[in-house]
Amino acid sequence: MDILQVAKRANVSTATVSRVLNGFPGVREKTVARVRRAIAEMNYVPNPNARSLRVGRTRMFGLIVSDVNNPFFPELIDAFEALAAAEGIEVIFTHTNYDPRRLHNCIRRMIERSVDAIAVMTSEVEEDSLKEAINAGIPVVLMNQRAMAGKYPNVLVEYTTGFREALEHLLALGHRDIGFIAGPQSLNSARGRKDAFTAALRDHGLHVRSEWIAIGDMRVEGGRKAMDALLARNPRPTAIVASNDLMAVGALQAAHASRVRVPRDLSIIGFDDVPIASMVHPPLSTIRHPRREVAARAFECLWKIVQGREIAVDQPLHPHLVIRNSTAPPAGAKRR
Amino acid sequence: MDILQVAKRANVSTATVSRVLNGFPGVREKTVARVRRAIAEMNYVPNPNARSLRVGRTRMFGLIVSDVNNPFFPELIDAFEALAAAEGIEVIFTHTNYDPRRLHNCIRRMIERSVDAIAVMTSEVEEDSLKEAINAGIPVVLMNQRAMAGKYPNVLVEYTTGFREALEHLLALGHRDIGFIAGPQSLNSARGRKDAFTAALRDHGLHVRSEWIAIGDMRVEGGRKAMDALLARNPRPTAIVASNDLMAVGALQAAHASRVRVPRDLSIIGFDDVPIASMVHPPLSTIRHPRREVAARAFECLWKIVQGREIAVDQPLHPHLVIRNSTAPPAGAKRR
DNA sequence: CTGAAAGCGCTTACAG
DNA sequence: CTGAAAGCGCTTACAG
Repeated sequence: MDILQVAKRANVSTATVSRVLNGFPGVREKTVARVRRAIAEMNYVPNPNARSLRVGRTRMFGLIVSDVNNPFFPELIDAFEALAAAEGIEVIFTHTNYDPRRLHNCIRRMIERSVDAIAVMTSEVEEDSLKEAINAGIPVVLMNQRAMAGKYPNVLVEYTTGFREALEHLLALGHRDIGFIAGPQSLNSARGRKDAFTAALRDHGLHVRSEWIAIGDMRVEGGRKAMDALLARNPRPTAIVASNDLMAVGALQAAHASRVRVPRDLSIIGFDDVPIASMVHPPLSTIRHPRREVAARAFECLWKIVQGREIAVDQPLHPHLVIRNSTAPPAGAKRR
Repeated sequence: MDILQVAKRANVSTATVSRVLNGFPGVREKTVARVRRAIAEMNYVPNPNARSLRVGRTRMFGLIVSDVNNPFFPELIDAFEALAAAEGIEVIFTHTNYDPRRLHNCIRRMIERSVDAIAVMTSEVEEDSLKEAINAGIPVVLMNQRAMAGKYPNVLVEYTTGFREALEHLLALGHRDIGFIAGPQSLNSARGRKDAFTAALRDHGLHVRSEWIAIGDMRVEGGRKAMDALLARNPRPTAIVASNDLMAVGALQAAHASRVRVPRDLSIIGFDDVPIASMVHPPLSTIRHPRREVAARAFECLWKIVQGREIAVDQPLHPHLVIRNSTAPPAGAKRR
């Protein structure tokens, strides 16, 4: 009964100490001062378990991502965590390692810890796992799961905007022959990116040549192989857009290995703008995924729900092109 | 009183349910089965707050790192978290962003959450903050804080081994003129790396030329500038060792920019082996920091302390050279 | 403005 | 092998 000790020392009841602790109004200023002094003198820290047990809330949020080792996520985690800390919320986080079965397990762990809310920021989401959270009364927010946009709060990212900007940049440079490195089409997010790219292409009246689309595993290795395949085509595209930066880096390596100079012989554009994008040579032009904003939206959404406030339907976020040095006019072409 | 519901349904007391839940021996098998069924039927999940309040332990560990965005850390976090999960421990983690004052704040938060133990895996540690944890009765483990090696459990990493291997590799290639890109000497860890390098150099009877040592900020930008400074020297070193990979990447960029070919004109070796090290062109030879092992040692140490078991004084861990493509014999030299 | 007291959901000696 | 009951440290109607 540690609050009791404080109460004794300050000559008040535990109720009053509690009121001071929680900043409730209507405590005499002198009393507040006395209690504060006692707290300070005793170096008292309230027991969060006792509080949570009473109040039924833990002030902990869960954050589930696909993979900590993927450079896409640290910034998102960082942003989410900072926002949470500012509200006195602790976040426990886990990752699925891209395995849907592990999502189940992650959510289970969150429920067992009785977090107040969960942000599921994975690229793939299996609905059954979410239901478990909902059944346990824990609100959930997702990242860009269009299939479940109506049923669960969802932070949407409009990939098309980014691809359109990339395309317009390439067109302005004079490119017409544009290839694409897609991710595994079994993955929602990879499919979404490919669809957005082909949509943007079609909007500009360009033909989608299936032999200029290669598929990689979303990692550097896959980008390398996909690029090798693309370089073997005849005719070849003069520019390549990859569905993520890791594959763009792989593409760059494959180009190097084949003595194809980037951007002189071939332009490359990535997606995400992870830190490595600017560290390779040449620094990659890429489409910046607004992941800090995604984290912010996700947190705010949960925070509102937890507080019982209305949640507005947000406008989607837009990725934007960042131009660096991996793009140039096609060899021997003039700018239009 | 949720355990009560289970108890009623199973026709036992809450004590028995609790025993089953915690796998205590000495419950009749039939009773166990009955209780388990009731638990399953009711989809019952114990309240961790109530348990923690009673038992005085939360089964949560704190993990404090310098910076999530630094590619050095995700692997460490991942490894620590996996080990913890295997023991049913949840980890809450925060980062100091290299600011010692934030360490104080991080530890404070951990205390408020009453974690059972804290791993402080930052490059810099300020002892006052640690004392607060100790006073709160929370065990702590550090990463490579030689200054406090006697006072706090500490996972040591013997940098010298790594530098010695790097040096021997360069010597074998025929290099004699070896430069170094150090980090800010106000930082413990940077100082440690520089000392280890010069020690290794001296062990091989090589002279440490101060004009071949440049200082960077441990980030890409700093590596670039340091390399520019080194390239301006006359004579120039034929090989450069950097105190971390980010600076090695910067050095690589500066070399590119100055049309110095790596490894033909200049060899570069990094430190840490973060993912980007193998993604740049040419892939960096680097000294691999055993951070998964560090995480494992740290977790095991805390786990033992928490269980009241003896902690042995561990042998230090050793980083080892990973040879890739950024090293070659010096221009015009023969292998010895 | 303040206090007495119930109760959140568990675990754990203690008793049988 | 099992149960009755105390108590972990808070918060919060309720009463004054």
